[in-house]
Amino acid sequence: MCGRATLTVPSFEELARLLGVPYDAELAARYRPRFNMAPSDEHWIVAPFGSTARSLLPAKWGLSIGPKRLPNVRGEHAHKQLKNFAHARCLVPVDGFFEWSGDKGARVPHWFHPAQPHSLLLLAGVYGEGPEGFDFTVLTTKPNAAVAKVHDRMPVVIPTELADQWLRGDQDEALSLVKPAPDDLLVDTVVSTRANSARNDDPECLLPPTDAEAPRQRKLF
DNA sequence: CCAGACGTTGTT
DNA sequence: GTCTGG
DNA sequence: CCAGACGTTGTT
DNA sequence: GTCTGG
Repeated sequence: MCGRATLTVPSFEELARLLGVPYDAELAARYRPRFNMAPSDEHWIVAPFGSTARSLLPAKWGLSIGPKRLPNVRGEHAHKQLKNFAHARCLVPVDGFFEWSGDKGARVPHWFHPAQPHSLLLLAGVYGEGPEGFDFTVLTTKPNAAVAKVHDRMPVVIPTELADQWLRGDQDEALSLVKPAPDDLLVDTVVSTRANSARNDDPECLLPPTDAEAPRQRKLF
């Protein structure tokens, strides 16, 4: 669940503006819009850092715990099973995520995203810091009605106005935000199987499937 | 006390 | 960061 | 998450 | 079947 995401905002400057964080020209060089971001990729997290209320920091998707990297952790158990929960919460800015339907070998990607283009989703994350910098995991929860049609888990989405509650609230305040998103938050768009391979990371990943590649979706009448 | 662990996903 | 095991 | 790989030998 | 890479 939530093993692929998008952040298509064209520029780092616009991303900083949307997030309400200071624009850092040095970090901007590391930014590129993402149409098919995968675990192990460099991404970005928002977290309280140093004396700054909110910083936008580069971080690798996949929290190192022992020898493993975890793209996701169940939100329901994070407070018990991930002992740094109370001390390393973060937000993961995306503007969509993928889930797959269909049989193995014929997977059909669904892009779940806000109706408004470039409207951000703030995913609930937990981050750590290792020898090679920051890394993070995305917390999951039960799906809302839209996502339930495809899968049985979805990422925890934090409402913009409650971002500080997630980042700076106590554990109970933060835990109360671990729940499915409202049913009307996301649009389910079936897209090209080009998105199946993480080697493809371009706007074509978000186009509708061609008839040739999606015979199962084709309407017969 | 210190050392070491700390987990999810989908699929059958 | 914090809990468990030795 | 899905796709793709999954290996050895000796020689430079 | 399982692990790695993207």
